[in-house]
Amino acid sequence: MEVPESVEIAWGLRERPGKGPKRSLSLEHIVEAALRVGSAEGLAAVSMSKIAAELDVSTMALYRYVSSKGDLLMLITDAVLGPPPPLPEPGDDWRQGVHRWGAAMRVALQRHPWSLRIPITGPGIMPNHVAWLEAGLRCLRGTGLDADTKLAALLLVNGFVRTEVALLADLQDAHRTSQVTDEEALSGYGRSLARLTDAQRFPEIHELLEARVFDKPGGEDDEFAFGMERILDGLTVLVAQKPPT
Amino acid sequence: MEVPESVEIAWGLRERPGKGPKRSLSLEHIVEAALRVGSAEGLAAVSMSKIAAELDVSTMALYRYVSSKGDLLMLITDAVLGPPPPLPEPGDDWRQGVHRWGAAMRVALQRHPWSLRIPITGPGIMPNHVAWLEAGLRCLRGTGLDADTKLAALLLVNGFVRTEVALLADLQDAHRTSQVTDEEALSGYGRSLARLTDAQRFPEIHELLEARVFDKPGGEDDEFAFGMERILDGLTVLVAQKPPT
DNA sequence: GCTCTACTGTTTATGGCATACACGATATTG
DNA sequence: CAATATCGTGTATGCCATAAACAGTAGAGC
Repeated sequence: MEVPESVEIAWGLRERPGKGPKRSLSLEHIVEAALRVGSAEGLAAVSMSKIAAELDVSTMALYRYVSSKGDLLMLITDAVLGPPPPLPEPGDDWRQGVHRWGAAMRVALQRHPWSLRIPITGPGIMPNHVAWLEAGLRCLRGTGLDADTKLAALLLVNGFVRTEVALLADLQDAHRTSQVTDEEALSGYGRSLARLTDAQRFPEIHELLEARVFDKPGGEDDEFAFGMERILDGLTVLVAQKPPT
Repeated sequence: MEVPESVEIAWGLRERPGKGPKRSLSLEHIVEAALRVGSAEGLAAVSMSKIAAELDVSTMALYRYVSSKGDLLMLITDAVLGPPPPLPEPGDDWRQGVHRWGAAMRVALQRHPWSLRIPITGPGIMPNHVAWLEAGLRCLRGTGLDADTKLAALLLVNGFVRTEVALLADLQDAHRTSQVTDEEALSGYGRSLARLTDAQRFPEIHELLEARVFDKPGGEDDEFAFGMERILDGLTVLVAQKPPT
């Protein structure tokens, strides 16, 4: 029924009765410090103590601004996303708009891929999340889709983008932990697969290996474009059935 | 380059030189206990101590079977997935096959939705994961797609299924934590949105709210079917361009 | 001006966690 | 039978989130 404290703060619904001493920090500073820690050492290192140390402040000081670590993580996810760009752009039809929407979201998330490991705790209620939803819905204007369908379509694209960037985060982590390039990690995966599977029981996978699928570097952009086009094609089929408004 | 210990164990590549005392546990027992703990109290409660307590054994005993908690989590994800059904079924074309593949995966994951909060640490290398990949590739036989494209298509479907079930896990968690039904949680989200957004700055979202999108219960199956059909439609466009083999 | 009071950041304490290490018990191998 | 590798356990370390008690600060009301 009620909304978490950090949500109210983020929407600016909290009044500060400026009674006591001046505050030495701000939510923005705290979130920025958390982003620095996360970028440098990954989500596992994002602890209240590390963040406080980054700000030269005692651990418990943070709790004057945030009611729990979970609250802070919600603020982080919202900060990572940032505000959406103005969408759709003037000449865009719905497909171009949604494509731009997904691509922009991907760019935003890729600034802090580690943040995608933060477990989701419910539908997005933070300001930037809601703003992105609004922008996405705007792109779907005039498709003739009803409200439920629009929402489902955006959830589909959103889920795809997040999944795609999260995969990238894994490679980055492997890179950090084991001093290995993305390329090596990928071909290492191919070699492991080859070692563990025999051609009799896994003929299809063997074909994959023979096609050297895992030896090609940097297919992330291609893979993203592929998935996005498939989803947009699927939506196109649907939109074509509806009369445009 | 090398593969984690739990992976080798799971593939049965570890020999046991039965020298010391008899073992009182087994990997299967440990994973089962972990699944019980997770189902009862969520992923946060899946700690080495809780699992050990469930088995009436000291915490450190588990480390005779598993080299780290991360290893155990990998075993859990593989156990949750389980082996794939035989796919495609006799009369299936590729589209029916892939649909069945995704639906079966959803059923498997829904047995332990909390497990989807386990952070992925790389491409699936565990036996069941590989077996599902093999099954998925089998469904795509005769589509004329090349190896990279088949893999990308399955990743797309896999990501979608996981995202969709993970969303369900959030509702379940809210249900457990706040003694509230899924329905109430959803309509609570609608009310929060209504309170935080004004119709001027968020006209599209306001339309959503007026359509009572968040007051309808149990749309999970519909939403899953929707997303799956969109993806399959998108793949159909692609397959239609290729000559069938 | 002065006092009251809400708020500040800090220190200290608690309970949980993963896991390294050393130990005595055990069962197979020579 | 003796040697040894492996078993399960108890203890200890260091990290974590966070509750509680505390002294300093600055605005509100007189």
